Amino acid sequence: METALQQSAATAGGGMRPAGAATTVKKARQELELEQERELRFPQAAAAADQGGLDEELRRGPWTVDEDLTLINYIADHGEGRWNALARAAGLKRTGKSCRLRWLNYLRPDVKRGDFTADEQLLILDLHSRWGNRWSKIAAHLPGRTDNEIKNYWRTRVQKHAKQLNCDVNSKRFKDAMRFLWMPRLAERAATAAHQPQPQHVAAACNNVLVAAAAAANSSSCCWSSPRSSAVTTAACSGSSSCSSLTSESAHNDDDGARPHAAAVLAAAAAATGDDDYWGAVTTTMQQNHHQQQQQNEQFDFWSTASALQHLTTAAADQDLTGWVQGFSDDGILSGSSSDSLWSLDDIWRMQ
DNA sequence: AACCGCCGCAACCGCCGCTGT
DNA sequence: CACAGCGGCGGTTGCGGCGGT
Repeated sequence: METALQQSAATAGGGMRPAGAATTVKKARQELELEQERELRFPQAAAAADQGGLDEELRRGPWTVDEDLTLINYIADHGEGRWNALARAAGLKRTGKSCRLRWLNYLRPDVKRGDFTADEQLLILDLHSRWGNRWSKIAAHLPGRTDNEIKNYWRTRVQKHAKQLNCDVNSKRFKDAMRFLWMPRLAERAATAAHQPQPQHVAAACNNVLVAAAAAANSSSCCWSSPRSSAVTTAACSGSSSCSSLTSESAHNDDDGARPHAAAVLAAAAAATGDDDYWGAVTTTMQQNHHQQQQQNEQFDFWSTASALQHLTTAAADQDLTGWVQGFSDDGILSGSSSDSLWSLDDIWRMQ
């Protein structure tokens, strides 16, 4: 096994080798230590794993370090693709699918591990509200994150919150809860965490969150519609760069016709350009608006607006949530003081 | 310390669409 | 055009770790 590592390390220096292979070798070396520890602790399991090489049966279940190294070395030398052929050529007793999955979700050098940041969570929530369970599409906008990881995040964290609120994750009520409470708070959390200029895609997502929250608050279909919602929208539109590009056409589309509909502009942009180009459209819109803002010598402070809107949306939402959360036990909601806990004690008291 | 239940994650499964023959 | 093989995607499952009792 060490031979494989040495070979891998030796070839890392030159030749046609995918970028980041050296990092992968380092990771594999760390895993080797873990594997050796496992072998000491579970000698029978290790022996069973070795048995896999004796027959021609396809192996299943957890990957061993040997298999990982084999796959890493092979891909380092020959590149990805043709997974079934790759599995055979590399001598792996695995299906091509299994190899592909192992590489993409775990062994790939640029795979980012660890908790999702507030930025990433915000992006996931926003993109999921737009695309649904299109995990791979969502993952494409989170560098280093895999569709599997995002899917797991959604199924564990997000659905857990839905369960806490005693509603279905696909219900309008929970979606509104995300828009009004969770996402603005994530935006605020991201702002305080970073406190610096955000990457464009994150800024676009945050902006979108706030505009959508305002639009939802202003919509008659929103289950939390409230007298304060117009104030929310006003706040969003006065602060949001997207709103400055509102067209008369989108205004006509509004039910009340009194105020341009920010979300409609984004939706129109998405519809006009095709869904895949949504972010391009949003980015372009933001760039244009930023330019306009500069011309007007008005420096738009997105993050302070985010914070201000968060208070407004929370207040608007809280007003109409009376009764909804009644019956929640403190155990269910408040036990988790983890970073991803949704509802504060304050929320509960105000909502009662 | 032992047991139990829950949670998170890695891996598998089945389906679907694409491509080559 | 039909078929087979393959890759990609979303849903599901099983296992290990961890916290509570």
